[in-house]
Amino acid sequence: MTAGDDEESGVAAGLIRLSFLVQAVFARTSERHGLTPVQAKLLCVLAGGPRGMAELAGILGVEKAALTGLVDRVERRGLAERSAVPGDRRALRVTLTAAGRQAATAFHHSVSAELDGLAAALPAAERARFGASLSRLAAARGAPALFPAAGP
Amino acid sequence: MTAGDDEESGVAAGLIRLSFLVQAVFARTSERHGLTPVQAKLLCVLAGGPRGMAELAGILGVEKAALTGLVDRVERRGLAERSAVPGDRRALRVTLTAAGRQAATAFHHSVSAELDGLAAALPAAERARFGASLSRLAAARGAPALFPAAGP
DNA sequence: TATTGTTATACTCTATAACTATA
DNA sequence: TATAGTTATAGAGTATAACAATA
Repeated sequence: MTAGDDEESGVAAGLIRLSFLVQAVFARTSERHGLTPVQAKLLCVLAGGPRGMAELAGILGVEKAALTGLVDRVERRGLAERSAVPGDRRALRVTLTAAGRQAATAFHHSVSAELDGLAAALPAAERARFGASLSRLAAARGAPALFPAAGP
Repeated sequence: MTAGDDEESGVAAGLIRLSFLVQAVFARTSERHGLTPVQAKLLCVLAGGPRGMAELAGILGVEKAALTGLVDRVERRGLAERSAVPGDRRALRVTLTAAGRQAATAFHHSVSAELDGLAAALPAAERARFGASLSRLAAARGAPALFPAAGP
């Protein structure tokens, strides 16, 4: 950051610029798949297996009341379903339908391809180091993967 | 990506994880400053100088009709103002008020500090390389800086 | 005709508070 | 009492379409 710079050049500024870029790619890809960004995120989380409402709210970082509406809308579109949890009559479990699984997988492939295309602007060696730093930073804050592997 | 991985580990997955992390920091910081994330972004853009409505819509990536409401709300809160453009009676120019300038600066300092704290999880040498890669990627797509320096 | 900006309308997303049912 | 989830309400953000005024 030498005197005379007329644009920010620190790591913080880079994080913000890249983050908005990635979010724009995510939003555009969601839209191409007929989903809102939050719906896409929800489907990807559910691809890792069924979840309770409160659990989902925690993962997505929204209040449980907001989650009610989110699940209503994906359910109305046939992408997910609420079902009872044996042993606790208060609780519900949200599961992807076959269409929801397909939508989640298709979206995930698309967004990954778009972002790999973005990263292709870096030479291979630099890209590898960059990816390692990304993982290290995300792990340091416990950021969850978007598309967790389904349980065994 | 060896067989047996049960979590994504490519660059695309890292970009998504980090991006959501940064957006969460951005949102939390906005809220602490009494702003929505879009309002914070708008104020930071305006810190670079006055802008027309259509120009702002382009920078923020929203339709001009949506921008009307965004500017209404920051104007109602005394953070920005619409004024006439001499020579074109259709056009308006949006300018930060003194309070808006102060809010933009304070927010920018806070969010930069938060993100520098995030990046502090990397050793200095790796952080420098990482920052360089961030800038290169953002520049490759023409991503604008959040907080552009005011014109000379 | 094209451009600048607003209005009208509808929908998604979100939070807070109050509620029901079950544990 | 505490937990799981919903309903009610309000507001922000967004898009599309139709409009007014000016260029």
